[in-house]
Amino acid sequence: MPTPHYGQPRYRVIAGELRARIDACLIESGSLLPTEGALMAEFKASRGTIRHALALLRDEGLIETEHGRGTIVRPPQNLNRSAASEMIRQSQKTPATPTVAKLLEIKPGDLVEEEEIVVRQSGKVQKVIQSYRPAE
Amino acid sequence: MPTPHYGQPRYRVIAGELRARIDACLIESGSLLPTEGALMAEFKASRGTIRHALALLRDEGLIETEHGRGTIVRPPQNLNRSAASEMIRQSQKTPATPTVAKLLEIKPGDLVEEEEIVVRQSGKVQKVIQSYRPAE
DNA sequence: AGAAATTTGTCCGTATGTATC
DNA sequence: AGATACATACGGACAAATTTC
Repeated sequence: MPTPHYGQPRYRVIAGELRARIDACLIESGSLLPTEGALMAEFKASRGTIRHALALLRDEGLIETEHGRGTIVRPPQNLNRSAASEMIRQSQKTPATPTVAKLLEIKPGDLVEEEEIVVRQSGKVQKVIQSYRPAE
Repeated sequence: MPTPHYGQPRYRVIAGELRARIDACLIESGSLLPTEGALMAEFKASRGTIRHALALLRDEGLIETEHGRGTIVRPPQNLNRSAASEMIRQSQKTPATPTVAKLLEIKPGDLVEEEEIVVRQSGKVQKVIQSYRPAE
């Protein structure tokens, strides 16, 4: 079988599925997640892919892994699970709007470096952030 | 050869070496890092190990990778050392631009809550940040 | 414009090391 | 000591984005 990764890569899909289970409290916090071997069997994925998925959740602070013991679901901790929201960032050069140009003390239409961040939470766009700096 | 990882694992050693080069400005910021292939040859490590090392630096915000292009050294972050930066913030309701409307899945012109932050440093405007949320 | 080469991204299988039970 | 589970490392294959010719 080839390796077509249409849409989302598998490790992200798997992470999403596990995240959903944790959010839905199908896995009690503090208890152990299925072992990597079990997840390999369930998702029919290689160990590397499973570990990649777990790494995402670990970076989000959702889980914690202990060598030789297993992976546990971290207690909710803080309500502002900032990392649990997904941010998509992109930057590009774009002409300055009049408002931005005035603030940056340049001419409208001059190129500026724009950074755009889209914040999603449970699939829904919560916020759009656009920042502008003078281009080099 | 077996896979003994005495002391530090190799991916961390490699990351350390690259970090040192970046800190010492042996690699100009903005320029491309050696390709993964080149690093494999230099450190005689597999691609996975090299990528593991790069992932560490990426998480530290030291480097940035672009699909098909390569990995660049990020310009030194804002050391938020200079307390001399001043931020002026204001918020208001304003009609959504087409771009923002599309992202928020509303109609262009619909009112959104805008927050604007102007960052000044030694009197000069460095950055303009505009963020948009759906209005209540 | 289009084809080829380059470079990073994803995925798999296997083997071995190390920590915990 | 043995079994279990995570950690590190290798190698190969194909996909996708970018650059080069």
